[in-house]
Amino acid sequence: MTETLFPEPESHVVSVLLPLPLPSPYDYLVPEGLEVGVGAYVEVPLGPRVVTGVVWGPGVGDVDAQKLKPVEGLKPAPPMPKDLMDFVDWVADYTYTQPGSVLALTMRSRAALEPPQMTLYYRATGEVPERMTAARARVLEVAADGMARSPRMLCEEAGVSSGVVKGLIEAGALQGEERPLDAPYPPPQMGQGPKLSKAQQAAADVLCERVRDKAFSVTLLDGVTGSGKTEVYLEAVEAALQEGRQALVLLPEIALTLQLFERFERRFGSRPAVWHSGLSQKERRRVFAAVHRGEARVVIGARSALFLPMPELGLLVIDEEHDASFKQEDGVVYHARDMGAVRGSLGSFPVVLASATPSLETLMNVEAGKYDRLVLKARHGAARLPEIDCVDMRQEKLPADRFISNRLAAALEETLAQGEQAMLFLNRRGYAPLTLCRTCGHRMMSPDSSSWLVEHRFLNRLVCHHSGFSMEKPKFCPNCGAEDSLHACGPGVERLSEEVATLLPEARTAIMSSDLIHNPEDVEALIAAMEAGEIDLLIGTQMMAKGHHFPQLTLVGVVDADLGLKGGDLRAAERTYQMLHQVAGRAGREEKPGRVLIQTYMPEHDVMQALTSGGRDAFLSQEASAREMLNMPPFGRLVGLVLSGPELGVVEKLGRDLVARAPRADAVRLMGPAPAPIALLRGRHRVRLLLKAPTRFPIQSYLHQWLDAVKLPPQVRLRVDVDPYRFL
DNA sequence: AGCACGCCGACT
DNA sequence: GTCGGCGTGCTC
Repeated sequence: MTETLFPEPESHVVSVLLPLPLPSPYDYLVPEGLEVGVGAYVEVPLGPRVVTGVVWGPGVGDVDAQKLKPVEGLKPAPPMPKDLMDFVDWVADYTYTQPGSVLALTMRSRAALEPPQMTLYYRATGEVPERMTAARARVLEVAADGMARSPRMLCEEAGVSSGVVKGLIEAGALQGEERPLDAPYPPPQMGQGPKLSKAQQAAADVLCERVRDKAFSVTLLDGVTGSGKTEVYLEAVEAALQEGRQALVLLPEIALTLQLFERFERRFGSRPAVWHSGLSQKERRRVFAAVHRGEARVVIGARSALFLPMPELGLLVIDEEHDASFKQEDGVVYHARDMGAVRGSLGSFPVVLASATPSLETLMNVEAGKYDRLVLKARHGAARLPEIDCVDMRQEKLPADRFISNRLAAALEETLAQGEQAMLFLNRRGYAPLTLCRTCGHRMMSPDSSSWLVEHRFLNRLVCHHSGFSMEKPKFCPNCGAEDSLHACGPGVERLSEEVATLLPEARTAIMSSDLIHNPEDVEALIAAMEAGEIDLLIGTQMMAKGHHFPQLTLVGVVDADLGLKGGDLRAAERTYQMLHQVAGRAGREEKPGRVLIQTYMPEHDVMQALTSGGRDAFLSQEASAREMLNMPPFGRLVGLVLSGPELGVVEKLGRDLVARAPRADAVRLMGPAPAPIALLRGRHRVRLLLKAPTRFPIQSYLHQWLDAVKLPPQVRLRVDVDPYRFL
């Protein structure tokens, strides 16, 4: 044939991106007869194994044609959506990561690319088996309703062993039919949303309009806690569904609770597809495949859901957009809120950011006219915002082992006496953050990280919160040998619970913190106990701050409001405000008014002032001008670089070498090398560099120029964090 | 990311 | 003398 006489090389070679940290896609030959379009999931040989990748485009031809191996097969799955491919490239470029590593984020279930697994379900054929027994009769009785059941269901419902069912199948009394193993996602039901307030309706109307426009936009839904933001964005979700498109709702991991799923179920008649890192392989396959095939129309997920292949995505909602947990800190370092906006832009659909305490970044984008803003001012129904007051701890002069002021104690007593519930917030797990020898002053430190060991009395151990190291609390000081001299300093939630037991011996208390609550069921049990009034006082960490709605809760006590302000982090004040505001919002969610007492040694601090006077916008504009003066984000850009390795000297030298070879650019300032705030982590010494550049500076090409040729010695790693959020 | 290849300690 | 430790380097 003429084709073999005049081959067109490009048409026979494709470039395939593999979900591995390789520097670029690889070229492969396409065997005759195989149809592989851009986006196709294909199996290709790589060294001694076979890997599934995605056809990224025509062959690049940058490698010897002799070296090319043929594509081995095409996966029976829909192609990767084009906008997701563009997104992978964009994220890889922006975050200075190999595209393959980003691709891996979109391929979190291998099995989902296979045809759906089938299983046999059985119905009664009506045929009566020759040999009839009591057990067989029971099975046929169960099957008499004509519904198809799995063998296991038949066994369980009839109360017989599997042998009985097997016998009936062989006897022809039960007929099998193939069904997909994974339960389907039923189509959502429409029109069951609650009646919205006028303000909610107005906001919802705008969002629905944007959804119908099918164009990119970012809208901030700025509403106080309890103003019903969720109902507003669910209207937009419904609009997307009505337009035949899919919707994705991102939440901080911790906010993915049964409460939300039930709310969703009430409204749409079925559970949404849920995506987060803790799913089992089976759950992952089910969600991934259903989403990819367009069966699941709505996904609620944590940040990693942003990379799901949703072929008809028409709306992205990011709830609690200010939340720091949208920033992925290891592996591919990205911010799901910022990348979410990009995904919307590449896919031409609206993005909704919801928060009661929007981030400065987002508010600046509103001010610049890049984002729109919809405001919900009032709490829904009868609920009013709680009254917030500071307790000046300088005046209280508490003894060293007491952490609850007299004023807060009195308020707790009063609240409980009225049959209402209270909450004590302290963002510190365990019993005490520091263990100190009273004889020699020795501090119990982690052996592999530069951090204190935190005492956990329930575990009876000293624990490093950074590396997970733990040890029994020693009887003798490891430094001076003094007996029973180790003393717990400072409070954790466990210690607070002890103090409450002496202050309010009658109170029924519970602790909510991530080391005592491991799964959604535990959270559920705790919430149920709160709702049933079996708990008077809930003591907890920030895990407690999110989303939960307790009608009888009228008092919130913040034990140490200053905790997050130490350490000079760029966003310390902003984050503390956001967190305390959120905790405060737990109080007085229904008719009964709520109040909040904030214990602080700096009641005059901007954060405390903003909380007590409700002056959020004034506080944020102060924050903004402070950052503007320093050219800090969002008025400038940062890139954090952390070098780590087992030997301090090597890492330090490398830090200096990196600075020395940094390309010169007037606009760029390079700071460091300096020890990272956690200078030793899991046995690795860490040195930090910080790059500061103007907003419009092409930081990615600078990074390529600087770092592409850098060859790191063995054991040393370099982590590049474009737009860092925490400085650890 | 795997997986092989490669160069140094305790075993049949 | 081999089995195997994981350091290093490659995969179109």
